[in-house]
Amino acid sequence: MISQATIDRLPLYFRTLRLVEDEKIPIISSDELGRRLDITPEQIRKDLATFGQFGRKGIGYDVRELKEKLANILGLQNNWRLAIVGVGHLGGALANYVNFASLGFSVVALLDINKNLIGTKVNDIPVNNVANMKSVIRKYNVDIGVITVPADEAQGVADLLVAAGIKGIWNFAPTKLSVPAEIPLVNEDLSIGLSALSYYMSQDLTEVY
Amino acid sequence: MISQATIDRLPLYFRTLRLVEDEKIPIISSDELGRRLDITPEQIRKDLATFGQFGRKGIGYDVRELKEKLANILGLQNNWRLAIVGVGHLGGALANYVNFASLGFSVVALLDINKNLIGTKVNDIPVNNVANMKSVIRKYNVDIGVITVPADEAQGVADLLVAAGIKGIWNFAPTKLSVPAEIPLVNEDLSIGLSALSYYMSQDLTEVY
DNA sequence: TAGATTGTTAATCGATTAACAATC
DNA sequence: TAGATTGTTAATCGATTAACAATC
Repeated sequence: MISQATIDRLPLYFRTLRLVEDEKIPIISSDELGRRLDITPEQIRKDLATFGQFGRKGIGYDVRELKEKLANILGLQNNWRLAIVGVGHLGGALANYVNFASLGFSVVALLDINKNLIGTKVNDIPVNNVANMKSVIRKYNVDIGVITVPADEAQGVADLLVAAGIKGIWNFAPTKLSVPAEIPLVNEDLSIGLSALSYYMSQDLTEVY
Repeated sequence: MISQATIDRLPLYFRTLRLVEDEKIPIISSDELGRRLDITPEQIRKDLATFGQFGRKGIGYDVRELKEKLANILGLQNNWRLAIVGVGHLGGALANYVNFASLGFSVVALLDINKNLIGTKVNDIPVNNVANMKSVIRKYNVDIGVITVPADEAQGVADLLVAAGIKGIWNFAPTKLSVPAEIPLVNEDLSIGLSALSYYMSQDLTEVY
């Protein structure tokens, strides 16, 4: 079983390798990679060793090769297709988010319950009726459902997505979702980070007292 | 030293207690709280014990009281004031995000380098020139700087925020920022979660082969 | 060869889980 | 009293760090 912490560091390695490749640097050591990311070289070697032997002793890692290996481990070559459910401010922002495309994700469909939005387009992507979930997911070949509806509607949307045969769920609603164990679910709860920041800021003040 | 994992669970407890309070339930056990959040009751009791004795043996926790205690531990009573730097799709979405207000955060200023945006308003919040960072931070009494600019501009913005006397940084740019150790920094890297989801989805497929 | 660097094993550290006395 | 539930100590588990042989 590979730890969540390790999985979460792989995208950081991947991103940095891309930048290093742009700099025309062909080989990188765990030391240099660690320096760029504030991660210890031992940690990096350990993480990578989980998936195989990608480096050469005494030399380092081939930048392009390691980058490709990581893309494959992360499944980025799948070119996953996303549908965003809930075209509010956040959903709309995600529909326009360019960073996804560079990782091989594309937003192919939007869904909402608002009659005024259905039929319109956001960033050239059509807004469909949530009531047609199943046919929309099938028609656009959607792999990942992105939930950006209010918390109290999120479980209902998750149920619809699962019933429609979605392969994974990316949830931005601040609520615990119940989905079958075989459907990967990642929660993106913005209030956690902001609250944690508030905590640390308060601690600093406390030290002053 | 209190673990990051513990800090990150406190907002979940807080949020659930709010919902429970709305249900007019006066007392809750670690067991019931855990059931609602998919967290073991032992974990919850351990987390809370870090900060004091909030429950009553044989009874449970007073919902309202524990909620207030958590708000105080998290520093939510500070009513932190946010400035968003980078009024693109994500920055604009955050400027409109209602969930923050209910946690006591308010977005009081926006900053951008785009001449066409400077002087306009988003959700009634004026867009200022990044060049005037220091005076804007002072004028609006900003505590937290939110970075929603492209990755290659993020460090520059962070430097400006620090120089302007910001108390904390919430960074959405996918890059490692260097800031003084005394300035709390929380990274909100959306590509990590999405890449992790991709990884888990790929694993599931692998099992089928 | 000497220096650099990986991959891996062992040691340490920290977080979670289990157990249970205290007590309502 | 019996049952429920906390707070805390001990046990376990897992992740990180240190050390170093292998080797380029």
